[in-house]
Amino acid sequence: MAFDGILKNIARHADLTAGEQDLFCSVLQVKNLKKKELLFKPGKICQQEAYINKGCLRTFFCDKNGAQNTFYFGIEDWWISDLLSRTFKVPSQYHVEAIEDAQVFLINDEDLENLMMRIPKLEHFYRKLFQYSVATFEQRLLEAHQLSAEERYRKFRDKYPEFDRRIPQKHIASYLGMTPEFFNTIRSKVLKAH
Amino acid sequence: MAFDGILKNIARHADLTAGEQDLFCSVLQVKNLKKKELLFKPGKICQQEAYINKGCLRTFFCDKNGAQNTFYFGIEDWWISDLLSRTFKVPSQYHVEAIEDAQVFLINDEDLENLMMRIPKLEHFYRKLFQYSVATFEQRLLEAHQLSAEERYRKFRDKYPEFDRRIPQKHIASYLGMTPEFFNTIRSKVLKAH
DNA sequence: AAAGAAACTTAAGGTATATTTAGAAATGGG
DNA sequence: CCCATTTCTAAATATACCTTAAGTTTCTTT
Repeated sequence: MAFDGILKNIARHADLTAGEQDLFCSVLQVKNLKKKELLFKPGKICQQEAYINKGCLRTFFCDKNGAQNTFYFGIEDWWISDLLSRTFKVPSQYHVEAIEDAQVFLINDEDLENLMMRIPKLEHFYRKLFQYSVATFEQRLLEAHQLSAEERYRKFRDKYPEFDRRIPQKHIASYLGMTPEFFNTIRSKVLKAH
Repeated sequence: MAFDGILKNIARHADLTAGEQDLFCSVLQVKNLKKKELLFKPGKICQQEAYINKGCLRTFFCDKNGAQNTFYFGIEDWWISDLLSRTFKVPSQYHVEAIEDAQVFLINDEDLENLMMRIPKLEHFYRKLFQYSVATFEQRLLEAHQLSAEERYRKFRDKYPEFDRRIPQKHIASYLGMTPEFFNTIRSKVLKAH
């Protein structure tokens, strides 16, 4: 069935009944994206949470010089949204773009809040999901401060070998907080070391 | 009453009945800390969430060179914990230390999970709390990548004037990801600009 | 109040990373 | 399949930030 993946993802922390599963799936909206197409655009308040069923996406924003700053990737079975905008109800500053052709399932913020009220297990799930996210961001922030550019890349490679394969260098460079040129010299060096 | 502050904090997102409030308060453990005393130590799995009723604390860890790396501050009405350790059940790497004499209210992870099952509104509260945290960390990570040291300090000052007043420079320097010496030159420059 | 410890200040020299430029390789559209 | 565009590689120069070190002020303890 089409929604197998997302239901299995939720089942990690919440044991929904068949009826609850149906209810949940009934609010999902399927969206297909071509490579380079935008899922979310800056300017308005982000109203949706997205589950990636297929493909690869990235979140980035443009700084005052117009340069793109990527800070989030997502592939199959990941969740992606603009929590900053959704949480504080401020206009989004982010672009969410497909790096490969992709399929996502969207849930409106309002539907999600309603569902969580009706199904406490679902609120439990998202509480856990966000708790994990905080822990992960904390880790990333630490690494950004503590590690050299080369060390950051080595960790990234170990942790997300798939990202390293599927995502263009310039985006990885930005994600790791360095220029594409410098990233390239580091990468060549790391590859040679094998 | 002693628990006014924490109950008011929770009331921002969860409207607990008097009975639920009592139940919640019954699992709280009060702990007073002297300046420099540790609330959490590295080595074991963190089992508690803490609400700061009074005083100022910081979270830091020691890197391979033994240098302290501060990445989190908290004052009155803030929550503090080691989510990385608590969430993934891995030994903590963090010290949580009182910067000033402090009083915190502790909740055991197990009690908290039980309470959240019994009182869905409480799970709602922590879901919101963590959702805010993710958004905040996201913002910090962006600023760490995008902004120069001076810009980072200016933002910090604007956002947390109280931290700037109460916390020693070396800790702020570490939080902002720079050396105390460099921070000092920046700070003098920023102060002169007024 | 004195002595010691910790925190802050200032400056010189050094290093990791950024910027710029340029060309080569890969990719994609017609 | 070819041309246009994007991505990658490479090297030279520039700079933000670090390291070290020494002096000064502030805090802490007795």
